[in-house]
Amino acid sequence: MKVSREKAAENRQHVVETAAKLFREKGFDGVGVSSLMQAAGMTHGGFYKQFTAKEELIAEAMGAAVAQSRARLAAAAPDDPARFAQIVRMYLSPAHRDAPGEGCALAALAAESGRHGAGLQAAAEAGVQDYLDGLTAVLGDPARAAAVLAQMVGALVLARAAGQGALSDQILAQNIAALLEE
Amino acid sequence: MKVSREKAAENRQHVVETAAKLFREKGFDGVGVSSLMQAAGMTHGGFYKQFTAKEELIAEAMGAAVAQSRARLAAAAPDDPARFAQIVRMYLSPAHRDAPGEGCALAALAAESGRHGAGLQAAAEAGVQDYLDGLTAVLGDPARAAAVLAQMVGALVLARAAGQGALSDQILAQNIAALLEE
DNA sequence: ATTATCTATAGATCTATAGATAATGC
DNA sequence: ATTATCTATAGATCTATAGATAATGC
Repeated sequence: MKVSREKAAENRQHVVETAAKLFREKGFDGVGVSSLMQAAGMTHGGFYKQFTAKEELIAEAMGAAVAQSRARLAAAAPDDPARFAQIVRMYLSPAHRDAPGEGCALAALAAESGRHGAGLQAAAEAGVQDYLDGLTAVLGDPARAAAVLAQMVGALVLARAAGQGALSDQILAQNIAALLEE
Repeated sequence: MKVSREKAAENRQHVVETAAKLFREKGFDGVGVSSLMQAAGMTHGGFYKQFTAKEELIAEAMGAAVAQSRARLAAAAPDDPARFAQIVRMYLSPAHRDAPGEGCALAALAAESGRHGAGLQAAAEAGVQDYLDGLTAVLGDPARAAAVLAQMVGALVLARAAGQGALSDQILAQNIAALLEE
């Protein structure tokens, strides 16, 4: 049942990416090691050969979720002169609201990041800084980036909390309008 | 060991308020029925005479946390002509960031509200509407209230995710400035 | 007689470990 | 020989229930 060193590293990465998705959907405490490994196609005993503890995976999965969701935003409309508007419309779309597993790691997990170990806290802080750097590159103003990121993350969190009906749609639309009229 | 009907209702309310605090600090999945009842000064067996299941408490505690944190904001500087500025400074203060158990229910719990039952979902949606109504009364403009609430909640979530150091303080300060300069 | 609370426990689930298995890599 | 994975299980914790206890409220 042993696999090559290369395949083992691949398997480990697959566990991290599976966790990055499931944690965003169900929270860090909502996914057990056993069901996670089953979702990744392995038995849960093997987990502890790859990670010292669940906390280690939590920190790594947070980093992977940030990297993946930031890369998706960074790939949006790279040469469009109205790039910022495209980013805002994508971020505050009903599609993003309804697919947290593939979406922004900050909106899904930032509120939980103070409730676990130092590794997660560090990954979350680095993730916030990464998002701020990315937005500053688009907007040219770090202070404006901090305000815009806060509004985008907050609007998505509120829209998810408001369900998927009229109130939720309205929160998305009002925030898109406010962000683009300035 | 029995108590009066009145005292029993008081005990039940005390459990809800203890939960409203602990859930904001540790998340819905971070507090067990046993440790919760111990924190409330009772044994965990008694819980199921007061609630049909943990899910029922979760929904009620979310409602209580919203009511409490909204009331605290509503009591701020009621007759001050610069009332909005006072609210923003209080909401985005390091003190609020560092005391989630007594703070805004949306910043602490909204991101988790889609991960539990229909009762929590309904309480979260009502909580968002309550906050929007309260801010609309201050600002006079519902669309502006939606944008301002999103920015306030997002800034607090990001500041908590960024730890309690310079980056976190900067996020708070930059968002206060952006909210008050408009 | 009713019922709020407590003690004790059932049954499920969670994190983590021990030891067996079998293929890789020197 | 090393090691990636699997099977099996230990020990802790979690939600929920059953039955006993004792004070309330008719």
